[in-house]
Amino acid sequence: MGHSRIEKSESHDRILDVAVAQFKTRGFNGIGLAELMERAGLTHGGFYKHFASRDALVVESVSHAFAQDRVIFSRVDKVAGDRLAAHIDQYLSTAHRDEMARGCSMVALGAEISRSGDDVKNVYEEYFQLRRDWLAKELGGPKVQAERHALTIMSAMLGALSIARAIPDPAQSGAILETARKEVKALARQLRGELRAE
Amino acid sequence: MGHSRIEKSESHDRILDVAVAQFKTRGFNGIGLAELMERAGLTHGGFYKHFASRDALVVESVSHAFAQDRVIFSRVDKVAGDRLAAHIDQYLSTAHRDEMARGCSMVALGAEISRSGDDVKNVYEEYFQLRRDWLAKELGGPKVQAERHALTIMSAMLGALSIARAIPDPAQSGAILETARKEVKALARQLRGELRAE
DNA sequence: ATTATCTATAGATCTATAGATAATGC
DNA sequence: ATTATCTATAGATCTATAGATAATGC
Repeated sequence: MGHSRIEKSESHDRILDVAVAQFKTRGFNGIGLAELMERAGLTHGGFYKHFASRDALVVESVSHAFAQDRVIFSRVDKVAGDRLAAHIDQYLSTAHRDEMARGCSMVALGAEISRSGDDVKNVYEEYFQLRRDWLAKELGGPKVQAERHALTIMSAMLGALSIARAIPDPAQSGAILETARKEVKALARQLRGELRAE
Repeated sequence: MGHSRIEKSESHDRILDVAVAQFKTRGFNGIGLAELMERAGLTHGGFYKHFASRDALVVESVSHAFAQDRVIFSRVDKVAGDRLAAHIDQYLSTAHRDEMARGCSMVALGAEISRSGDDVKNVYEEYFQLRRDWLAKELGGPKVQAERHALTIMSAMLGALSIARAIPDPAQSGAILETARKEVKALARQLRGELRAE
C-alpha cells in the first residue's frame, strides 16, 4: 500500500496514462472505473480520492492526451532536412495507423470531443492551432495564406488516417496511406512554391 | 399494440432509424436499449424479437447508416453545373457540421468503425469506394491518377469537417469551414486541370 | 493525526430472458 | 395457432460512497 504524497502523484499520473490509452482505443464509454483502476495497479475504491467524478477524469484525460501529443509532435523539430515531409511520412505511416493509443489524439478522440463540452473542446482547439501554426511556418510565405494552406494539409492528413483505420484489409489500407503520403507531400511542395512566389 | 407483419417491419425500420441517429450523435455505447426502444415508440422487452443481440443491432445500424448516406449523396448527381463544387460546398457547410445525426457516417462513425470487426469495416469500405470513384469520375482523366487525387480531396473534406465539429466557437468553426471550402475547391480545380492535361 | 489505498456495498442502469396479452392470419 | 408487443425481472456491470487499514508526516 503506497501512502506518500509522491506515490499518490505517481498513482494519479498512472491512472491518467491508462485512461488516455483506453479512451483513445475504446472510446470514453469503452471502459469502466474498476478495470481502469486495476490496469493502473489500484482498486476502484480509491478513484474518488483522485478525481471528483468520472466526468472530471475524462476532462483531465483529454488535457493529458494532448500534452502527450505535444511531446511526440515536438520531436519533428529535431529532424534534419525537410521537416514537413518527415512529419507527413510519420503521420501517414502504418505504424501510426496501428498504434491508436499513442497516436494523434485529434483523430482518436475527435468524434468524442465533438460531443463534449467547451472545456474539452478548448483543449482540442489549442492543440489544433499549435499544429496548424507549425505547418504554416514550415510552408513559409505570408501568414494568412500559409495558415489557410496549412489547414488543407492538416485536414487531408487527419482524413486519410481516419479512413485508413476503418479499412479492413491492412494491405489496402496501407496502399491508401502510401497514396496519401505521396499526394500530401506533393501538395505541400506545390503550396510552398505558391507561397514563396508571393 | 401493433401485431401485423407489416407493422413489425415498420417497427424494425423505426428502431434502425433511431439507432442510426443516436449512434451517430452519441456513439455506439451512448444509449441503452430501453431509451432506444422508447424513442422508437416501443418497450424494451420486444427488442430481441427484432435483433439477436445489441451487437447485431450495431452491425445492422452501420449498414442502415451508409444506405441513408447513399440516398443523400445520390442527390448531388441531379445538380446542374459544377457537381463537384456543389458537393464540396454542401459537405463543408455549417448545416452539415450541425446535423451529425443526418450527416456523413464516415465522419460520425469513423472512430467507432475503426474499433469494430471486419463485417462493419467492409460496409465502410464499400461506401468509401463509391465516394472515391464518384470524385475520380468528376475529376476526369486517367483512372488511376484520378482515384489518387480523389482520395486527397476526400481526406481533406472528412478531416476539415471533423476539425470543425470539435472547435468550440461556432464562428471560428465556420471560418475553418469557409477556408476549407475555398481551398478544397481550388485544389479540385487544379487537380482536374492536371488530369485533363495528361 | 493525517491520508493513500483497500474492502464492501448501495443504488442505478444495462443486456437479456420469461411469461402474459392482444392482435393477426391460416 | 401464431406472433408482435408488453410487463416483470434476473444477473451483470457501472458510478459513487462508507468505513477499515496501514502507511506517512508532523
